[in-house]
Amino acid sequence: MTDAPLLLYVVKQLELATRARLDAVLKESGVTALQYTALSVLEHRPTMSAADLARASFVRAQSAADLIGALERRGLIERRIDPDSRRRMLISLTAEGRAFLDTYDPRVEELEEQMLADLGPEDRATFRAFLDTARRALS
Amino acid sequence: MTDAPLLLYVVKQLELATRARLDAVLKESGVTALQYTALSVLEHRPTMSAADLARASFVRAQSAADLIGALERRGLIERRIDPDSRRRMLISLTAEGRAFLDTYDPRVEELEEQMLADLGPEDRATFRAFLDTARRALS
DNA sequence: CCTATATCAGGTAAACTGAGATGA
DNA sequence: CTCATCTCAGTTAACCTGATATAG
Repeated sequence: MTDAPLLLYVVKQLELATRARLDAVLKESGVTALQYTALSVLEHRPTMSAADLARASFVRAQSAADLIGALERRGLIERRIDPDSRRRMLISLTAEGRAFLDTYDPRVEELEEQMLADLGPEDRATFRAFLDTARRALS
Repeated sequence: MTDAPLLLYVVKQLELATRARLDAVLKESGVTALQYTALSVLEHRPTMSAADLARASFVRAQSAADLIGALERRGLIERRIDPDSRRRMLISLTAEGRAFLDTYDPRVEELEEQMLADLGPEDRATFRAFLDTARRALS
């Protein structure tokens, strides 16, 4: 009854809080928090397939396809056939997609800063290491 | 390009990983990961209203009502009018709801243990403190 | 009168399952 | 032949907005 809640649950709470804030930042753009995170992934890993994105996000390929379709219709990403394997479609940011990130990345970084306001540089690095360790342990 | 990803994003990744695992554990029961977390909240805070749950979860009252309705139809929770305020409906676990948690809590704790396998007791406490600090900073 | 709570109606994003086509 | 990838179709859970009734 008075036990501390499972860390599983605390993680979920923090994710809910960040998503609510991210939705507020992105609301005017019409891009959802999930779509934005997908764009961010592409910013760091410029060429990946829908299947790669699905694996990175722990969802089915079909779910990832929904997301990619929405971003493609919006003109933020484009797909082309992988020259090395004609069954794969490589996803990349369009100029419009990069411009979108140029606009919103600073606002999202402000949100990140707010989340971490009470933690110093060393704590932040430790926090990141814990999150990575936990994620790897579940893979 | 080679920057470390935002912690916002790493948190989301960890939450996605835990949800995928939790869904797998709960699949046979027909209860979703989100519904399970709501039951867990009730285990620790036995009397709360739909509005309380919505606030704790950073969602609108209507979204919380969807969740509560599903759990009520399943017979895992019940609602009664708050004797102190006739407009509030207090939610509580039924005997069936408690039995459900008795069955699944150990399996979920196994999952928690797997997630934290590489962290010692001190690290776990620090991890929890970081998560709480970040969550509070966003409130 | 104002606010908080609950509820109803309707809409969307985002996951799921299942089935099928195709290239490596 | 098998496996990975992509695609199509349909379903569900879980959010959202907006409007309404009512109790404190």
